[in-house]
Amino acid sequence: MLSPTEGDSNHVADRNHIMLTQRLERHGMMSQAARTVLRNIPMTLRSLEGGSYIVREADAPALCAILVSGFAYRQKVTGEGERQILAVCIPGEVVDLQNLYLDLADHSVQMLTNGEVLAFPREALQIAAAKEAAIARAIMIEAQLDASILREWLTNIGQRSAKARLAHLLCEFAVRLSASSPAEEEAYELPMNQEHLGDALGLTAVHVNRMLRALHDEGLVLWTRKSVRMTDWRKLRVAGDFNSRYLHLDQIPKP
Amino acid sequence: MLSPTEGDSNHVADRNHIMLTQRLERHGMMSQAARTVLRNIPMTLRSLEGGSYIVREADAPALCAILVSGFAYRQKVTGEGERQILAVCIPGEVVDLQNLYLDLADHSVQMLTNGEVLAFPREALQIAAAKEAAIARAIMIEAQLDASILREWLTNIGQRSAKARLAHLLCEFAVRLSASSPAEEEAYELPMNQEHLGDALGLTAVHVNRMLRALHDEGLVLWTRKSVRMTDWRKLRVAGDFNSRYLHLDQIPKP
DNA sequence: CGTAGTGTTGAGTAAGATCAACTGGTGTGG
DNA sequence: CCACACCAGTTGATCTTACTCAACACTACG
Repeated sequence: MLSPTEGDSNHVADRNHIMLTQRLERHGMMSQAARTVLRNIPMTLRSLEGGSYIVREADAPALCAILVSGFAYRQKVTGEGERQILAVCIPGEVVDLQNLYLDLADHSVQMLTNGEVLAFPREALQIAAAKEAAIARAIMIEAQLDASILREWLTNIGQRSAKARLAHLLCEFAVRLSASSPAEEEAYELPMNQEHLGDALGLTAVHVNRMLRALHDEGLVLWTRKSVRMTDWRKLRVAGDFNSRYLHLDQIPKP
Repeated sequence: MLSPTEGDSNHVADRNHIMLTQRLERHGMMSQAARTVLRNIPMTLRSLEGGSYIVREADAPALCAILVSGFAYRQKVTGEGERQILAVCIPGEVVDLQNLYLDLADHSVQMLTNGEVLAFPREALQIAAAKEAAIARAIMIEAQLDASILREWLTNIGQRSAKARLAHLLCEFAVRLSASSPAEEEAYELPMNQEHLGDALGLTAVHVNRMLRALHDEGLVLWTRKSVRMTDWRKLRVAGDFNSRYLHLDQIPKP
């Protein structure tokens, strides 16, 4: 479904491959051989609408994808029908490494907004990793960075108060977004509604609303529709007990 | 500290390497070349007391380790001093893959009981992975299985009631322990006190106690000191909304 | 036999959930 | 252009879950 725009001209195909190569080269230059291997992975650019699925829980995932534009999120649903948001993916991230070697997806990935995704066969990346150690290495680092964020989320939900959780999440997004797109650390677009925030934080949307108000009343943030402005970054960091170590920023070259 | 027992005789060293090889071969046979690479990793068997650290948060990890005997757990501490237990490691598991490529540990690993650990330089495993694709592949699968459990824990803490969380955790241990040691699915030793359980579940020890009592009163479990007996496995699974898919058991050969 | 670590229980409290009503934008069709 | 519906956000009142504090019991261990 959803207007797959084939990237079949050589020119466009190259731009696609450059995206993949650059992403994986964040953690060390690739040899020419490795680049060639990456360049031979068949890729397709797809436009997806907000809400559409990239991976479905319990499916056997056949594709991997890089998020070119727009936002996505991983999620899991309990038997009671409650949704837990596990991660929010920002443009540039490989959306699916989690399932690269697992035969059944244990969670879903869904678009948060309209956006584009660069899809390629999971098997092709597996083969590439087997052929070139530098590729395998880059994949492992990417996966470990992701797992580190997951650990922090677990700690956030398990141990911090509702207000601190929310502040922490807002800090994380600020840092991750400013690391991916140049500067403007004190304001950003966040296409999540309060329902989403609640499901990410283990809170109800109503309570998210109240905590947002509390942060606002203390002069820490301004919240307008889907954008966030941090009016006091330092206090917000304290309120959220935020320390960016878990993002391992010093291991990622600045864009 | 803590009486490092050098495994320097050839005989013992071989037994150590067999352990590593077998673990990594769970996900596909290794070539003779790969086995040789693994065999050349220098390893040391260490006895550790309960409570001693294997990795410390914010340290640069230099060693990796396989847990030979005893239990360990990963943990993270917030600025407020609250501890979140992120995972419990059972014998046979590689305890440290999470930090294999990250330069600063974002969490600690601590022994839960007395036990033995097979330690080797992190760099040696990195080099082995670079040399032999099958090793890299096995490491990635191990890491992804771990991440899958982490996702389930996040969902558990974020979305389920205290009683369900506890039941879920007890189910998980039952399955993981029975998968690692032959059978006896309805009872197992669990060397965690109620404080540990609380920190793993985002609950207080007092509340864990009450929920344990509730499960007991409903005839689902018997709890004696540090062992657990499931008196009604089916009901416990329902109470904990437990589905073992996230453990990806069909991808792991039976022991 | 005393002390320390766990587990157990009760009473009171607080954080967050639930339910329900209402607001204000943003379409969308008549 | 207005009427209507719809969705996200907002607010209040009430309820429930889980926390806090405190006392006491039971082993285990020196």
